[in-house]
Amino acid sequence: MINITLPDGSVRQYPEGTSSLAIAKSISEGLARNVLAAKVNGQVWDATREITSDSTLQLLTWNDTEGKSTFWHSSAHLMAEALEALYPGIKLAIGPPIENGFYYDVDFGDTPLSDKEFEKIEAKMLELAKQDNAFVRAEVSKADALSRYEKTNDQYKLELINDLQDGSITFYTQGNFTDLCRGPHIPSTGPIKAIKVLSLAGAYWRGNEKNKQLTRLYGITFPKAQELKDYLVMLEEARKRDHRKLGKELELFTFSEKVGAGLPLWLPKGAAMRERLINFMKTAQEKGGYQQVATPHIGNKNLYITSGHYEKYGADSFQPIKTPAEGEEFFLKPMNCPHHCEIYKATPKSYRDLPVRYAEFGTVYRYEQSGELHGLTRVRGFTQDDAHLFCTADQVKEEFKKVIDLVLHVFKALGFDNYTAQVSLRDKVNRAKYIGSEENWEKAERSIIEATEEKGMKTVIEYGEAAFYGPKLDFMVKDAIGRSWQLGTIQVDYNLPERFELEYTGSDNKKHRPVMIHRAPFGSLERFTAVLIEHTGGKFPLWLTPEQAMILPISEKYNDYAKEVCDSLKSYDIRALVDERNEKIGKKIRDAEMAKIPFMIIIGENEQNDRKVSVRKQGEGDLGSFEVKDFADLINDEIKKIVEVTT
RNA sequence: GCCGAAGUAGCUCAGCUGGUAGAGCCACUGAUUUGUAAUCAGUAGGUCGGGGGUUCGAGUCCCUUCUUCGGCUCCA
Repeated sequence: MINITLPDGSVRQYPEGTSSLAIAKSISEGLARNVLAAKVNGQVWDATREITSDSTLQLLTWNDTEGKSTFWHSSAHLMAEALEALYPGIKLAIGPPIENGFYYDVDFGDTPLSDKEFEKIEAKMLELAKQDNAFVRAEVSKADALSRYEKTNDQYKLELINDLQDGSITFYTQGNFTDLCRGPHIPSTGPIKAIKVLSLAGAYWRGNEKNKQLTRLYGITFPKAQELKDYLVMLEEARKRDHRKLGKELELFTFSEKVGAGLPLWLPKGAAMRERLINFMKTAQEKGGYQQVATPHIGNKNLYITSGHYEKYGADSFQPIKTPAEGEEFFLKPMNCPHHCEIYKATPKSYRDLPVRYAEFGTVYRYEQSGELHGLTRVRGFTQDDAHLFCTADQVKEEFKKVIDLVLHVFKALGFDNYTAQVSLRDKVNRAKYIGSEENWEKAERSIIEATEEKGMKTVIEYGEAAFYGPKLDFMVKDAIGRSWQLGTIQVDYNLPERFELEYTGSDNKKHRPVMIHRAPFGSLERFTAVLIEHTGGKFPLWLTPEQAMILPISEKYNDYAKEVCDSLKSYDIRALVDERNEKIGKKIRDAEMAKIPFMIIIGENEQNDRKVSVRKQGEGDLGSFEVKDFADLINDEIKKIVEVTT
């Protein structure tokens, strides 16, 4: 008998060789039906694999991330089976699960696959899934594995096997299809009930552009048809929210071929919003003890030689500008930190001055490969809400807590309420590549973890994800339709203080090196705006949105009163416009609704006579009649609510 | 940067096998003076991304270049 410890701590006894699936069955039939895989002693296994010694066991279902990825991995095999059946002679490469679904890289030889054939593939997959074939694991010797694929001349599989160690090679078979695979897989194909082949793309074998380009076929599957439907609705919703589309429709920003790729142009409405974001952040930073600084857009090459960036990125940056007479070289600044280090050095610092916090909305330029540019999220010129904190090692924790507060302040004001902290620490084993003393790293890593704990944040720790110059904290934010975005980085840096020989005088009257912390709650105004557009679908928070109210006169007869109302609203700090066009009220409402303006004010004979306004809320409808002042209060109270909650 | 696809009016798009561009929306003008998601009529707007070539003739075929999109790789 073996002892099986379940997640709740209870221990059950089973005969040696019992499978996780059998254990699930002994708990409940319903559970067994839903089991996709099992975590045995921390490792994800086939639910059908026999357990031969005392173990901890966690049964994985569709609700577990690992359950999902096992399901999708098995779906990739199902797709490969369908593809082999439909297109004999194709060569399979690899087919892993991804965040949403899975893909398989396939060499289709000389006959390219067209997306018109997706339906055929889906139908075949569905047909094979219904056979409910079991996934059967088999351990195979290296020689046998090679000979199997030599027969069919499967160059990709052969290459994979050659890199594997004998004794660790496994195959999985379902129905008539066998694939080289580490596993694990779900018990059988039956639970794969809803299937969608999503897209087609080229991808190099092993990601190397010198290798042959394969066809990468993306797909997604679900245990229930409704879940696939919901997912497709979400994709459609994502398309509607695409910030490139909305940015154009709402006249927030644009790009110009003449100005250059990846160089965003902010249109008046977008620029006004950007300005509001800046002022919001400046106000918060002022309260947080930051000092505003300002630095030029270029820096001498020597600055970047000192910082080390020249060596690392010089060749892949915009190339330097030269002075005509002296031949001095200047780089467009790709980051603000070196400039800020020089500001720190401009005046002597004592421990009494620390922490010092320099903030700047610094516009930086980075050469991105042409293929990397994407809307406002990946550009060549952007403005960071940057700041650098210089403090003692003992102050790191307190500073992190303050920055966390600032970031959460931003999230609340902009309606991001689903987030987690991701702490990136050193690799547990290989520590040679990190700069800075063991003692400082230890202290900083502990400080970050404690800071997130004390702020009560949901935290994920990633080992080996730290930069060579320090640990960091990122915020992972879920938007309104469930997609994750990384926002707001806080990064400790031991490298630049060293390179710039930054110092402060301690209470011992000796020189010490400060710790530097980089932080940008928005990241960049460009990227943040993009995320905000996709999160809100263009319906921005009231305090931020370009126009808060559109005044709609029923006919031109009431334009004068409408303008009077508009002026009156302006005196209450409300952003309003009058739609003076000679159009019917239905048309004006429709246009204002589509422009996502939060409030519409209808002005006709009744309103003019009563000196009132009729208010309609975007997406909701008529709110009834208001005094102008009451309407202004309605808006300003809602804005104040946000401000009060967050300060 | 690499692979693939696309680029036609401010926007969304049509234009078959080569015979010198078309719709809707937007804008403008006029009529209408309107009560909670599209009033009617008219007008304007394009060297078909740029450059080169083939041809009697190119939006359409070829070459080249730029930009965008989907991926790959990359992201201080």
